[in-house]
Amino acid sequence: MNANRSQANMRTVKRSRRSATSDPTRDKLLDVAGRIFADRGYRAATIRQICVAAGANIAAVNYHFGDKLGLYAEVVRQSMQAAEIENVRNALDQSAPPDEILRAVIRARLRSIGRGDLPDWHFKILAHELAQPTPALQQLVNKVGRPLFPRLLELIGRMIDLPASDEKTRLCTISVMGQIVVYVFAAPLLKGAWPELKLTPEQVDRIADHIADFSLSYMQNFRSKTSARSIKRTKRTVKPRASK
Amino acid sequence: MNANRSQANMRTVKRSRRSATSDPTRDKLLDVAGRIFADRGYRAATIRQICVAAGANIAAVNYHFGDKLGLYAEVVRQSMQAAEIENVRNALDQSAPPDEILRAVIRARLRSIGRGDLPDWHFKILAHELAQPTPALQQLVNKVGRPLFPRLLELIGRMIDLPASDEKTRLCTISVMGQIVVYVFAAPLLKGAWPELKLTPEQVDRIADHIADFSLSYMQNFRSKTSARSIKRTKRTVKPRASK
DNA sequence: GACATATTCAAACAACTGTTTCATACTATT
DNA sequence: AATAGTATGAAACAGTTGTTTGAATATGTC
Repeated sequence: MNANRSQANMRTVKRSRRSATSDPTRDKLLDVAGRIFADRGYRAATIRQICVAAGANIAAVNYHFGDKLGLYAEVVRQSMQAAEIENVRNALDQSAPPDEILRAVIRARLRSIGRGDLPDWHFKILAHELAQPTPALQQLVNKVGRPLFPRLLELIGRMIDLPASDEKTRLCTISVMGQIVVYVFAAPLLKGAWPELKLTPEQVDRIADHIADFSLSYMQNFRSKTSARSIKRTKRTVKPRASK
Repeated sequence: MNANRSQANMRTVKRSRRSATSDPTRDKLLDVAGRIFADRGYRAATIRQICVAAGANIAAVNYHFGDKLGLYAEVVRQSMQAAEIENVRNALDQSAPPDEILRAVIRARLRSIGRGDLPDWHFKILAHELAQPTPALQQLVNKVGRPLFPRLLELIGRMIDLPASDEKTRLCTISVMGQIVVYVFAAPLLKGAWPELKLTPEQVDRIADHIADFSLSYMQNFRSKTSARSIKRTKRTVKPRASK
């Protein structure tokens, strides 16, 4: 009963100027809200906090965004337009050998973590959404997961000579993804167990290279093993590897 | 101003019977609270929800645990005494070749996810804590991360013939951990991109074997590469691999 | 049975939440 | 200068939260 009101209740006032003049308080509100939502989560963040931090009145968020969820949705929408996703997409698009493409993707994805300026939001908000979803989770999944995951599947499938739908392809893709996202989701744990972890640009690149090496080792070996048999299995969900 | 009251404010009534008779409403409260805290998180879960679900009065949690945080702390404490951690510890203790130990650890850790009965709590609560920490996070880190992570470091260090403190050892350990925890933290994302993911016991074991194979490939190769040089580098944070 | 203690209950408390209201200031067009 | 539309302000609203209260009930002890 709270979600569907977020668009309907918004005054039809702002539509006209949406793209015209950039309202300073609206922008400030979005900027501050992004930071606060990112580290407190949707529910724990209060619009009073946000408005005070933005130097705006409490009614401002309601005036500019309809309600709290409207502000949050806009924050999520905007945080995903940030350059990071484009970087990964560009890395996927280049016409290089698959191994190098994967390495570039890993590096692009990981680099966007080390910087504390902007795109950090995206991951933190995603972490919050995964822990306790809001109506914006679907939006996040569709805009981020949907277009990127299949392409990664395809790339890795090409590397191990299996269709993207094969279970092995999915397992390898998740293995790569897991090594990356653990640095976001489990950051507090890692800091506790590894105080020297600083995520400087140099260390981030070293981590990215490690993940690439770590993953490529298995995948290259897998490809050579199966291609040695000179059997091309195209059927879905087939275990080409002798189990056990 | 809320945290430190949780012990002080608790009535000294319950101490005497703590280990004597198992209070049924207290147990029911803990059981229900575990489930609710696990999937709503500490903040979003309300004690009214918990008490209604447990068939107890709203004042019961205050009477038995002092306040909400006291109940939560007890839930966290209890959820970590569950068998899962012991399973991993047992897997680490057996006197088998390191490769098989690692495989057993991965399997033990992953199996405790597939079951929806009890130990699932532990991971879900951990995910919530990582997203938005409470005073119980430190407790979680100390009880779980502290005793287990160094042992994993040591095991993997032995496998790749490097000290546990070496950066490469840490990177490999995190790579293994990341592949496991992604199935907990990013579960909604995976379900969205891979609907067939059902986490049946068979599939869980297949996933565990994949992670083991995926990881061992690099680590065995790494060991043979470095030992071929017959150079034992014991200095910390050394890159044994030719960069780029 | 009388008594003290342990536990449950319904009701209320104070604090905080998102949201709304309506008056006021601002800004640009006529 | 007058006016309509835009933006901000202070205050209050209704709902939910964790917590407390004090009476009522159960439980065991003498």
